[in-house]
Amino acid sequence: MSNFIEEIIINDLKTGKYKNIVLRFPPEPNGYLHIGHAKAILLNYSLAKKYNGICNLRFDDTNPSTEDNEYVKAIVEDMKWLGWNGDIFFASDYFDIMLQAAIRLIKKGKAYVDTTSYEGIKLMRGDLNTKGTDSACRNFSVEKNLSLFQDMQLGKFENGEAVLRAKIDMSSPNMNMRDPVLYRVLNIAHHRKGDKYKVYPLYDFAHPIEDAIENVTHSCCSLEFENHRPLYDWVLAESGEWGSIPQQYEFARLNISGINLSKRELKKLVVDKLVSGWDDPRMPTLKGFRRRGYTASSLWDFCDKIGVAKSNSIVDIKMLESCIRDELNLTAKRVMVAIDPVELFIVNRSDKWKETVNFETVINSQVVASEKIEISNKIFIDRADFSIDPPPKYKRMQKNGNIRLKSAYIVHCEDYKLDKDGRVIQVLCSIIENSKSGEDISGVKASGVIHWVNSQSAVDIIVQQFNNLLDEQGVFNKKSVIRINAKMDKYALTHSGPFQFLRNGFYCKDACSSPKNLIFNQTVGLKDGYK
RNA sequence: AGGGGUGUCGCCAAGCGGUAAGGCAAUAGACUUUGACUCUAUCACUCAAAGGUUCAAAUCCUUUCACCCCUGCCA
Repeated sequence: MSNFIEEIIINDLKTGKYKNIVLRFPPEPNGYLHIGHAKAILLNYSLAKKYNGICNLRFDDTNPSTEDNEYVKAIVEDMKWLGWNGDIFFASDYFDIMLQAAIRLIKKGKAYVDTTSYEGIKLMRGDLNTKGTDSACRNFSVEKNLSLFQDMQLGKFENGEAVLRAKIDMSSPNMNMRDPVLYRVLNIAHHRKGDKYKVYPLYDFAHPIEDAIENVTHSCCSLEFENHRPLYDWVLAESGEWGSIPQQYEFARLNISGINLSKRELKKLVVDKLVSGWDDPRMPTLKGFRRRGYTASSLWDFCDKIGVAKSNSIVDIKMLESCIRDELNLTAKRVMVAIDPVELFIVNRSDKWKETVNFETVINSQVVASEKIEISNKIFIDRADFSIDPPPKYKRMQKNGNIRLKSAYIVHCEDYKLDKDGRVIQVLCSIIENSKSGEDISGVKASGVIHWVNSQSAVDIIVQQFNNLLDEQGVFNKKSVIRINAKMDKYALTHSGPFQFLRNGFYCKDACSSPKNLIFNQTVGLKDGYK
């Protein structure tokens, strides 16, 4: 699978434009990484690995008002979890170099200090159909600009009172070229630099310099920065002698149907405590996916399959689900769990009866595991596996039907009992003699197979199933998590997971699960061929 | 006529002038003591539309249409 960026790299290597490639993933530490970031990380990292290059993690920490060390820590953790390995850099460590570059620009007459108000600058920028007008400050002398910029750095201006602007073209059809702001005054402590700096560079000025300092060769970002590329190039061309000139390339960011990846929305959910945190299993953050049972390798697989291109697109969530299913199908420990359990009582066996059966896991006709479990006259089954009024083609239990209990006997359903609300509380069955799994000479044909849990060794657990966190309008979905009581055979507790709860889905133990309060998260359901 | 992008199967996505890869989904069937897995088959005479160039066009040219991005001292 190749993409247009890889083609560029192959070509640059072939023509000798670069001997070694240097890529980077440059998050701003103002939130947690989500699956959209995984696409960018995996793009950069896998290309670096494939072509013998390197991929840095660089924190683009140029705006202290939104950033925090908590995020730095979390991002590093997530990068490691994904399997990334490389050097970590901070844009804030380059602030002095950037300041020197800004001064070079001023000396060349390519930048000036503007003391016009925020509103004034906004007005003079014009709009899409109107050219901008020059600021009165545009023709300040180099000396005056130098002095003013010095004053900005010394803290002689309040926030918003002065900015350093590039002198480019106020009539450019590209709004980004209408004398963009390079530096603003921000009297805010930086999470790494404290109050050392009073001015902070803006993305458009900082980013190309960061890339150049790290000798980045291919600077990949998302589509909305296409209009910034001319400015990226301008900064590098005008601000000094950079050893290498990186090139910016843009690709479409990830969208997945049913998943909202807006950092703002996600943060709001956390702040409003509608979710348990950034790692809530419903969150599309990497920590959320991990807690939900997704593996890093399944995310790699997913990113590989969706490709990288320039067209805005929305990937079907089924694609992601298929990736994790494919992996878990091979790794998950099969367990029978009765979800929303109903008691099944065997009428033709005594209370003292118990027998051992061989529970086998078969994948693609291969027995991959075998386990001894016990059955008695009282077991639990899924409520959904019994129906008083079965729909057409129902292959589960109904009155007078014959159903195989997985790995055990075929049973005949004699009757059922309801409580006063009409809810099934007990299903009564009789074992069909000589129908035991593996030694069945009964000649009876079961219409289906269901799983079960022996009452004597059952432990209570809670399973959590998930739906979209937000609806199309971005409103919190109160049914985004459904908690259901279930019964699980305690032998399963000796395994750490991942699990496949037979005929239901893949599950993992939740981070908050404890021996007294066992909680399992549904990573993804099994495909359901029932029509 | 502001500028910059993108339009190939329901959803992603290859394709780079020589006659439409692949994945997901779907459908049909086989297998099955998981309605899972696995297997087999089907699924774009057509590439946003219309013209044109060519022996040959999704690929080149022209025009049109649709959608996305840009008027932060955010990134």
